[in-house]
Amino acid sequence: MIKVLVVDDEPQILRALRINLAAHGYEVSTAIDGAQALRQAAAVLPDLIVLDLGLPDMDGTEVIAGLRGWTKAPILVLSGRAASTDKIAALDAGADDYVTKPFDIGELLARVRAVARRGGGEPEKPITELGDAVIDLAARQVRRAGEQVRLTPTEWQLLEILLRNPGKLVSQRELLHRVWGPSYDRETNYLRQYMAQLRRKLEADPSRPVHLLTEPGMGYRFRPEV
Amino acid sequence: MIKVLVVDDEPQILRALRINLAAHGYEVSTAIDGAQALRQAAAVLPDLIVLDLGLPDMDGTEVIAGLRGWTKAPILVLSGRAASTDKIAALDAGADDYVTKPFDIGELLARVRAVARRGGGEPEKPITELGDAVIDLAARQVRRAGEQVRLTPTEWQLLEILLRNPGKLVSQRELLHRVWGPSYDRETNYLRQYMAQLRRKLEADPSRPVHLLTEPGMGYRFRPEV
DNA sequence: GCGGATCTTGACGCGCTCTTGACGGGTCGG
DNA sequence: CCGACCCGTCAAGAGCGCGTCAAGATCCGC
Repeated sequence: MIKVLVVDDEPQILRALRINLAAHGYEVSTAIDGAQALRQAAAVLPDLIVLDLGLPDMDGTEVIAGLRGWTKAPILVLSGRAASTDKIAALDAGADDYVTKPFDIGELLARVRAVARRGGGEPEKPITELGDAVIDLAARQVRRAGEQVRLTPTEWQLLEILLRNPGKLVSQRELLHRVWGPSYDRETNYLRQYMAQLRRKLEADPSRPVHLLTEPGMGYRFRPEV
Repeated sequence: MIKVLVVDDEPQILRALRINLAAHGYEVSTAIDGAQALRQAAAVLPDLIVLDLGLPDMDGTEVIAGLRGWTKAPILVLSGRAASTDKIAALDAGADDYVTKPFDIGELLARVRAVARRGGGEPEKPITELGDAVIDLAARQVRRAGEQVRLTPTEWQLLEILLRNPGKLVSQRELLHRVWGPSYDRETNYLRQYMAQLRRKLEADPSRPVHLLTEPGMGYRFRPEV
């Protein structure tokens, strides 16, 4: 199922697009301003983005630049402005197509198919954000404030289990079994050791963790961004 | 140099496009009808095609279909017909963009850049830069400071796997399997041997590698230029 | 058959990771 | 109010993984 993020501040257009895209087999999520669009994109990792340029909070090219910073998903721009300079600016900022309102819904869907056809081949990166740290599990890479953060193999194993169960509590037993082996049951000092290390490397304030939480007597939990 | 094939039966439009594209660094070839377009495309193998739909000898979608039979090069359609049904037909036939005449030349160039950006990455640019070394994977050739650098077959295999996964960590198991075979799991001394050799031949300071990095206990990583 | 290049194999030292133990503070129940 | 429990933190020894050097084995063109 192809995931599409639709960004528009006009409710009726948003609704029309959602219905039409969903009717053609797309999985649709929506946002009504630029800030929400960027958050939503990071959360759902869409395969394609339909973006209205006339948003209340941000300039359209800024939103495009913000998306292009980390994703190559095709961006199809909607806009009421038909001037060539606007189109050129948006396309050179990284948009893949530009459609002026009012638009024909059938044509828009055809253009969506066209850009999806081309961009679809690329698998999307499963990237997790943890505060100001960006974690790429597939590439085994952590960036924080531009700097590269190095994790040891044991730290990766522990972190991966927690990140693959977002919001869910993982018991100490399960963590010990999956990282150290089935014969480890009560070595909770290992967990304390490595959780502290992870928090030191990833949390803004290691002594007051926001994302790597302890559930006393039970286990640990990764809490994603709210 | 990006090769563009322009197809239009109106001489003045053809001329205007040729001049403007050439001025922006494209290598331009032209055709004035559908049959010639297909012959020309097969001859010059363009990276991008600008195609007028109103050709005298063939229907526009037939030309698109004829091209799509063997090439994935982006096709940007020009047309005097603004009806949605025409656009939908062309896009679904395999076109990547659709611009109605009369068009703004600046906008057209921006759309050319947009589709070229996306299509250009796919046909592979087989050349990778690694510090002062230039690596051509297709030609199996490395130049460094003008000098030719020789790599052994095993070195090539190892280097190619890393270069085809830029930024991504490749585990020692995967490297061993793909270079030496599935029965090799723990012969990490092979990897140490050949990685050292590659660094000696490619890195500016082999003892302090910048691009061919070790992730202790996990594997190796090729880091492209920052 | 000979010589050079390439691939395999072994060994050693050093730095980093993992392991292990101990201490103190916080919380909860008795 | 006190003790048990759990967690965070620190410290230090053990062990492993990596880079490096060296030498024997194997393949190839001439």
